[in-house]
Amino acid sequence: MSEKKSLNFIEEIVEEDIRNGKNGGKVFTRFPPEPNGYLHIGHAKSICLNFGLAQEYGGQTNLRFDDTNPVTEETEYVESIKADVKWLGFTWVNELYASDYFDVLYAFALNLIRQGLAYVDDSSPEEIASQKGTPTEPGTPNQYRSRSVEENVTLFTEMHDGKYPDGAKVLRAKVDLTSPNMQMRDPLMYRIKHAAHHRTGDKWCIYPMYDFAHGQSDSIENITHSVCTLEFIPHRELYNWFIEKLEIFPSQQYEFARLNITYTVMSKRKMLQLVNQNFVSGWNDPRMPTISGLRRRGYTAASIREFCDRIGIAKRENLIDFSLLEFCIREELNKTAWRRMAVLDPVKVVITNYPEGQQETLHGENNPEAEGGDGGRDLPFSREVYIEREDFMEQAPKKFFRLGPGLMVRLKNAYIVKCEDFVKDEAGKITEIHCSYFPESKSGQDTSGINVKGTIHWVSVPHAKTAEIRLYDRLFTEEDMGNAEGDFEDFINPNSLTTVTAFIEPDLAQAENGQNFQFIRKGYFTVDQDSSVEKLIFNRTVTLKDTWAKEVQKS
RNA sequence: UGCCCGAUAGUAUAAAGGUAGUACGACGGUUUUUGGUACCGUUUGUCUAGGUUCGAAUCCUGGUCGGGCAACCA
Repeated sequence: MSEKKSLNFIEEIVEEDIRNGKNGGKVFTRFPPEPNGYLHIGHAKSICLNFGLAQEYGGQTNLRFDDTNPVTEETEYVESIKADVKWLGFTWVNELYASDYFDVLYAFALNLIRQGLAYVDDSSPEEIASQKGTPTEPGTPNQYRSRSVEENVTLFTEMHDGKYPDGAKVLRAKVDLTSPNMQMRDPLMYRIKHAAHHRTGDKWCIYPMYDFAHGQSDSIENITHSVCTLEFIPHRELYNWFIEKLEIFPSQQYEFARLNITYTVMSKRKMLQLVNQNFVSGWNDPRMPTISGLRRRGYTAASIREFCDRIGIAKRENLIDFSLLEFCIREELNKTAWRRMAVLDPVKVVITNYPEGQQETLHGENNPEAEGGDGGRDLPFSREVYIEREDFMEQAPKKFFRLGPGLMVRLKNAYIVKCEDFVKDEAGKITEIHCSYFPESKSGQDTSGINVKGTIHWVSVPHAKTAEIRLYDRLFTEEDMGNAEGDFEDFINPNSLTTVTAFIEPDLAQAENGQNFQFIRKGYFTVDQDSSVEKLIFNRTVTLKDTWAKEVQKS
């Protein structure tokens, strides 16, 4: 019984090519980030696609930095990108840079000049723009378009030699100023920038444009399937034109729709703005949709890969529910994360019939989803415990299965308690709850015969440790940030980060950086990179599904 | 008013001329020492008008709607 997995349209193309023996059946892909920012979850989609294709069809994938613009690119970004790709679980065959090919590209440019297919233009950016026409009107040639091959060679060589200041001249391809495709109206190939490059230093003062670097780099690397996003569709004609005129390996470009997710932005430009204007603490702020931000938030590589697998690959524009990402991380962490107890908004419970000064050690399993509970830990219990303030109601509605006057609940892994009394301050705030407990209801050896509907979490007062807990919510208030009118900063959620000090069970003092936990009934949390023995810090990755909260909202 | 790309439940994504399916969400239920998990069930869809065909989400034509293209960015 072979249930055939349905293929996305790119896999179909690849399989078709393999069937036809194209490129000897080889599949070479590349992931080509520009090192001008950190990778985000949209890149993860591309990474999973490109590396996944190669894995699936016995090929290989290069990591190639598209570093043709020295003024925006930095080594810091190179390093973060490599770390993120590795962390996602992918291995590249070659670490390459478009800047590795600057000499070759320069020779390609001279080749085209000698064929009469490129010329040096002295016009200003404004002049070039106006001479390009508009989408509905053809462009018009200028005087420089008819320069001789010799003159072009001389001028371009002089550009290369640093004879001209920034912006004085550009090299353009001589294609077709009347083309209905604006990209074909004599696109720029090289511009002058007297700027130091993160890898080539001061060697160059002219740098190739994307269009004269990307396809050629693909070709040099024998990339068979060059996969990019939709906005490059109009560039494909030019991509093919350069390859044809240079008579080099015919890489082919295919385009898919980029990822968008509700309540967040997916552009490096906007993310950089969030960082620079201190709306977040950095590229790896746990609210950021960056790989490093998600990692710090507690998302695992596997959950991100699962997400990328579920969203699919197609050409139509899309806006994915954030809840799908949340589903993916909950699904994994439910199976793997150890359970612990933490009280985020505490109120004290005194168990009046529990002998003063007495304490005992109870046991809780690490994960009820795992066979044998995946081990367990000791839980100290005493006469006074903290419980969640919201787990007590003075006037409890019918279906409130927690604590209230006369109501009974089980303390998780401990005893059943019954609320006998409570204390309020002048402001009407509950300061203390008095309960009695049933000694024969001890967890695991309950002979009390009492049935309770609710179980709540708790932490023993004398044994409790404290921790800072960072509660994250969506960064933006608007669902579709891609189509939100106006300044995106106006949609920033002022409550995207709330910090509380919580009481946590003592075992959590041993938690290690990056370790994931489920705080029972509260959600999944991970140890933040800033956490220390002196000051424990946890980030909330995601809440648990909360059907009670919905119930409350309805009424 | 040029050229290009797209349109299937709320959101994504399948169905390669032959029963419109899956996931997430939503809603309801069972189980439960997490109001979690698991399990069961319900709901909602082919942009439109023609054409080809025994038969169209699929092929053809027109329209509508959405997106992209005129950076010395990628």
